[in-house]
Amino acid sequence: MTEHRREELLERVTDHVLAHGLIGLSLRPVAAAVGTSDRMLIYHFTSRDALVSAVVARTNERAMAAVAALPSAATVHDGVNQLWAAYRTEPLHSAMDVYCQAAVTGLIGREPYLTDARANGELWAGALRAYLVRCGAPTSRVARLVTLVDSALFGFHLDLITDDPAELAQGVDDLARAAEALARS
Amino acid sequence: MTEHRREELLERVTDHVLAHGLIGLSLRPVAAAVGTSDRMLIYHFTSRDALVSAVVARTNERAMAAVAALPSAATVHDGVNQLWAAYRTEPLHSAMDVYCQAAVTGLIGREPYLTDARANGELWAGALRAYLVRCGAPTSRVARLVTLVDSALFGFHLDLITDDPAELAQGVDDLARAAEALARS
DNA sequence: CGTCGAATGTAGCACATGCTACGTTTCGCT
DNA sequence: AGCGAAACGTAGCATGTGCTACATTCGACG
Repeated sequence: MTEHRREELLERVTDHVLAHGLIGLSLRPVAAAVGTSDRMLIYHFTSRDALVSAVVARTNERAMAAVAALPSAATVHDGVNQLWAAYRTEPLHSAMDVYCQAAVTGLIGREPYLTDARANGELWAGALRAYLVRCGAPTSRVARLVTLVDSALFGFHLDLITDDPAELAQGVDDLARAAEALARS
Repeated sequence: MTEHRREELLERVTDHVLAHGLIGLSLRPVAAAVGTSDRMLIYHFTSRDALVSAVVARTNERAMAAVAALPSAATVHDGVNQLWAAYRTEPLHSAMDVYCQAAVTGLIGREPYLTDARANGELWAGALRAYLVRCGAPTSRVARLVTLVDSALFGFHLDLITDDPAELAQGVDDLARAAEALARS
């Protein structure tokens, strides 16, 4: 049972997806990029859909690890701004891209994206909750804080295509102040 | 120069895309659904990419018209909540889905989605600005309000897959309060 | 040394894709 | 009536897709 070859391939495919996108992923190009064949990807992952599920899950694991590695901020306000800074640098930036792609594809009811997005969303919310608690959010308010901050930063990430980063930073700080106020209410 | 046939097809294709998604759109199925052939779609729109650009633009026009038709709320707080209610009902709900798909696909650098998302994002921001002004937002704050509200509601829409609508409504109201506070600062 | 299974290579199938070549119908306008 | 252009049908090409059948190499273990 040497399935550490599968593990190795998964790492490389995940790297490639983080760099080149999840939407429209097809076996032959990605196989060539990671130094194997479509034949082997099917052999180790049984189907294309199972491959993307595995990649999305692995991406989520990496993202949660990055959040867990973030130092605790003194206030919720600082915590939100620091979180946004993390969103804008690797490895979280690309992970957010992939998560957005999975979420949107799930949004229109396509499997396995829908199920994956739901499952990973739960885990991700847990990671955010732990982080906000570390930043001093009271447990009575942390649920509302998570929905507000998670959703909003999600949207800010998407608006990186259109908007000026400086404007977005201002928007994030406005959000951070609202979160701070909510934490203290 | 009777190109009103193209117009008719565009309306029908847009309806179909709003119902079935933009990602992975392929000519033959959509052609069959709207009662024509792939041959004719290419004939009227010259290429698949030009078709999706036209569909995204048309969707955006419809969405902006829906926002323009919204009654003015008494406060920014009420305006944001009313806007979210509009996001959750047709025609805006499906339009947001399509816009999310275009934005995410543009996020990973794929054309023509990137250019389209940028162009439509500008127009959309203008529509939101007009709406918020109607709801009493001071012109000195309306730019910040637009980035905050647009991005955040964007993210809330995506989180509809995962989260409980009631929780999200709470989150939106938290956002609305923050927007109100920002408008009055 | 021989054996068994994991890992891989080669070929290919059935189907879907965007797009084109070529011919035909339809219809408004003079 | 007749002419030109818009609109459409049929057939097909080249390429890409997920996946499979079959044969082969390689290395650990008895």
